[in-house]
Amino acid sequence: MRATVKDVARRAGVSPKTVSNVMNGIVPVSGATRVKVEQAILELDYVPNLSARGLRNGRSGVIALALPDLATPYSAEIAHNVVEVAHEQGWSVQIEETGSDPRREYELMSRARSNLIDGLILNPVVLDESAVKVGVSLPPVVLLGEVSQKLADRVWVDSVAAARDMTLALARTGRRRIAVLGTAEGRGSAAAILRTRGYRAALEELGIDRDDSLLIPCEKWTPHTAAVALASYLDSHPLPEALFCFTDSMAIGAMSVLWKRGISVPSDVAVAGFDDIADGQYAVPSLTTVSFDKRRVASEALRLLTERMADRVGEQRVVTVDYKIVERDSSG
Amino acid sequence: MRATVKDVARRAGVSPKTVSNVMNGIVPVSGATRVKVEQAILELDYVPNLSARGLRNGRSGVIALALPDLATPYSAEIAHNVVEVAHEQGWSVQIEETGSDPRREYELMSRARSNLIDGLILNPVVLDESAVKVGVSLPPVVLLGEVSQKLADRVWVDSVAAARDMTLALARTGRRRIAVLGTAEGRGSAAAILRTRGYRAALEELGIDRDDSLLIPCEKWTPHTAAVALASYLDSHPLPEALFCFTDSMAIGAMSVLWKRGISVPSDVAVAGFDDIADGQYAVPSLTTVSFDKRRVASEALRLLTERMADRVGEQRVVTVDYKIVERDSSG
DNA sequence: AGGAAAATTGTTAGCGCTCACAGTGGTGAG
DNA sequence: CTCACCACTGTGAGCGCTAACAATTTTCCT
Repeated sequence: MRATVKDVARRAGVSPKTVSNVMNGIVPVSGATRVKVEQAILELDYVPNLSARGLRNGRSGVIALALPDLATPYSAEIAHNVVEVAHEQGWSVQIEETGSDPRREYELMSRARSNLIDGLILNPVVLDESAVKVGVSLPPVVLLGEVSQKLADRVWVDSVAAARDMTLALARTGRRRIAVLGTAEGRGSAAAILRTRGYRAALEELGIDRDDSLLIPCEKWTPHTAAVALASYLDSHPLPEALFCFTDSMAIGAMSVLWKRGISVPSDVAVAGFDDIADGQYAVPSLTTVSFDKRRVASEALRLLTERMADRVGEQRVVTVDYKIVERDSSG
Repeated sequence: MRATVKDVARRAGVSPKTVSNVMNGIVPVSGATRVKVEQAILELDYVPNLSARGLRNGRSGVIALALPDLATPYSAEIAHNVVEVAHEQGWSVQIEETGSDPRREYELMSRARSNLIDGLILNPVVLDESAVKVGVSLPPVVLLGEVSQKLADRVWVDSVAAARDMTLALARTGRRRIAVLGTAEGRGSAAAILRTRGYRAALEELGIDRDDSLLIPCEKWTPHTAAVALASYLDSHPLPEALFCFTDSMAIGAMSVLWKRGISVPSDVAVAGFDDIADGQYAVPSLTTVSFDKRRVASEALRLLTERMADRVGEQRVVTVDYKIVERDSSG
């Protein structure tokens, strides 16, 4: 049987509260007492029961991180950074996967895994404000990424500006027929809409006529779906001069198809991605991309979340994380 | 303020215990009562307090998953599968990163994040039995991967056999000078040792003389370290005919270096990896690898863990997951 | 030295839940 | 009609911890 505060208290010859004081270090404890208690803790191999502490305090010290799919490199890098930053600050992280399912996103936001978590960092794919019941008091939530709504605090990269800059960068290498991979046929994700908007803005600036046959739809943003979408596109369309993929993962799938067809990157077609996942720089050829500091995303998200957990008041805040265009071999 | 069982009970005109019975569904409840209670739960937007339940039951419904580094594709895929399988069975998953730090591995095993978790799935890198204090009662633990010790239940792939088979497969394409990337100079990880052993066994079978200049050390198994290690190796050694990388991540780093140097894969050198991460099939060229079912690893690990959480007795068990050699373009 | 303030420790109670057990009412057998 | 027996529901207690408060000791000043 595990030792409890009582056992420790008895062994140290003090009251349970004093043991608690030693553990938490808020209330001052005299040196001699502290030593006695710490000794007893060691001897009994005492570990505090977090369920009890959570019940008493109303806080568990655990936050949840909800991502569409942990297996994708982007999500994995975000998760890595959030876990690391959270750990530094003494938080544990519970992982939830939404599978891009809006129902699951809402469920997590409104119920928030009952009381075992104190807050939620959510990377939504489709989150529609109207569907969140008004009057339901939300737990502390921070949203990650491009969300058009103003449901909660939010950390994001300016996708419109980034997509515009990337399109301009591709044009600067002399290419005019620039295709994008990752648009949606119906109403797509917020990210798809914003990145398409940035792309169009750039074309307009450049005085290039809009040509919707250069929009290659691809609903799910995986290498596989990107490969399939691009392959079928190429069967019925001429090769564009550049291909701006809305994520690095899609770019990797795309380059794989191009290579299989003997189309050379970047001499036949330039390729660019978005996210700067670690694998991008080891892709063949290394991938031009929109880069941003994921550690910063994580730490800002956690900052917003802890601040909101501390006191519920305050305006909804938005943190915009800087990005930069990183030109590698794929856009030569 | 959140509603509690008491509130629900009052509103439904029953006792708290009955509400509890409805929630848990073990003790039978009459249809009429059940309806009343469910109605009240809905109206009050009642969510049970898991801290309280955990305190009362001694179990929290949360398991921990500890991996070296979530950002690596291999860990990410494992995490994805564990989270998904666990979720199907009603478990939540708390993520811990060890950073391959043995101290952290021990700490997790012996203290197990106190009582907020009911069990631990740990993917250790270096875990040395001798360092675990005898007499400390371990929480339910399942180890993932190649671990030489018998500390706990374990799910793994037979690395020796797999490395042997891969070496034989590479030899079957007519190549004799087969190098391996990922050995350690000092005492390395269990996986490095076992894979090297399999490689040597194959060479012996083939009657190829042992040539230690074909062992390319690389302690950390990342694309970056692999790229650096291979680049420096190639500066002072002739190009081998085949390169067996101990993980897919390393293979991706290696192929990036080869491409930068104008060395063609597979015509100049065949490349193979281990793990079958998703990106491998979209690598350029697509990567030959040792494949195994990660979903199966996850579900077996969870099965062992839940069984052990249910009753502490029983022998230590080992589950071996099948693998197969998948030959893609990189070994031509 | 006397007394008040400050520092430290103890006491009581209850967070929300579910276990063991004790009822309650209804059914069928004797 | 009585009693054993089932199906269901209620009662009381306490899991381990710490907030609020009370009690005690120490410190420091005049």
